Amino acid sequence: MYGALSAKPARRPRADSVRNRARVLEAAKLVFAAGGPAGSLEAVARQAGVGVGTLYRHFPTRQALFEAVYRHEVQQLVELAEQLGTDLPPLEALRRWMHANVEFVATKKGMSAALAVAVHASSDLTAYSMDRLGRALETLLRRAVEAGVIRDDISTEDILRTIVGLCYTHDKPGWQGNVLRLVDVFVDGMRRSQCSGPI
Amino acid sequence: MYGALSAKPARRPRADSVRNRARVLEAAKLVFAAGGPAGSLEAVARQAGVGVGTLYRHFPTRQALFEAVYRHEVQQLVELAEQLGTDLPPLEALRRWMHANVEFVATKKGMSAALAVAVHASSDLTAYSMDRLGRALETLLRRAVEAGVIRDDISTEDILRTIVGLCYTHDKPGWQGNVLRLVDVFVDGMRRSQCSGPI
DNA sequence: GGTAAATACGGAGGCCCCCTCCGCTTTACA
DNA sequence: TGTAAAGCGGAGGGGGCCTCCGTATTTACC
Repeated sequence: MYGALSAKPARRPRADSVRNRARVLEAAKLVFAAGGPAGSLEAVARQAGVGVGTLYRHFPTRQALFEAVYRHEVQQLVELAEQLGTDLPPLEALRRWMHANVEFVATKKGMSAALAVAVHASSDLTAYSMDRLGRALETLLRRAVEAGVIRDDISTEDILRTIVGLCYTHDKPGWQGNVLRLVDVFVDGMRRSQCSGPI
Repeated sequence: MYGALSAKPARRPRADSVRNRARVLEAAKLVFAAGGPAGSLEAVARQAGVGVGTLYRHFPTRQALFEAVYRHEVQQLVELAEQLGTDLPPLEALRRWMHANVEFVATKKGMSAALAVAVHASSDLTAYSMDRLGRALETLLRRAVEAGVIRDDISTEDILRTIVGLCYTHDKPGWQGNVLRLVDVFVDGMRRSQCSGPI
């Protein structure tokens, strides 16, 4: 991602360093998901099978680790969008991706508080994720519009905000099924050929 | 607030207990404002001049302390509304109270994350504060409407949500002045007789 | 393959915080 | 003033935070 245009002939990053960084990231995801944003960093290091020193070298602060996990998660959603886009018909791909977003929040309930803190403390993280997710969604959306299966006056931002809004206002038990249903309603509403089924 | 209808002739709460509880609450406000939601509870006890045991007896968990602080803050806004209502002309009272709400958030930036966590974790806290603040605002608002200085199609919830919304989307440096300006714009918009005088 | 220099690793250690427990003090009431 | 209930304080064991530095690994070059 970087280094190619550096002036110095920098030596390649060490293999163990790369490996450990990935391990810590994976472990952090688990620990924060289970224990919320206050989860122990020593537990992250143990889970990753590295020393605490290694953890702190890669991520000097808790906040830095939050941000890295967040970016990693966003990246996974982007890749999922690409895959769904090539594997499924347009409308179904869109619907599945929106469901995945909800589940993304659901499976990380503890994580979400941590991410909320991370996002709140760094506003360019919001911009970053809106941009990445927006581009990924753009492709799915355009394909569906061009196929003529959904209306053309919905923007990617409309959709992202809808998902966020639906998740945000639901924190009661069983909310996930409810939100998925609402997403389906929303997707139905976007369809062109309205058989006007009951909502 | 309670105890009057208890069956047993319970003995009056001890004076030192009442005093210490208040001290801890005040100290917690300072510490959380300075250090955010992760502020040290031992620091709270030190600041309050009590032992940690006392703190934990009054507030068994960090969450309990958050909630108590939050309720206390809400109460202060309610009392401010009552006072402004009797001291100032209707429109000015309303405007001042809205400004106070913004400053309430501003002076407690660290605190706000703590409160966000508290509110997120306990949804009846949201209901409680909406109810209390709504009633307080109701009086101010009705007085202004009856005096004929503002339009009558704005609800208390409209106003509370506007304030929250304006604060929520502003976290850049210098946001406070900006939001206060927007509040003034909003209040101007509510005025009936637009003499567009300076504020 | 061998070597030197750069780079990264691990975990001990000092510090602070969490929370419980219990002997001591203060208070309310008679 | 007596006394029992209620509350107080802080020591102490457990654990997390983060830094520091001797050691191990890896790369680049011969």
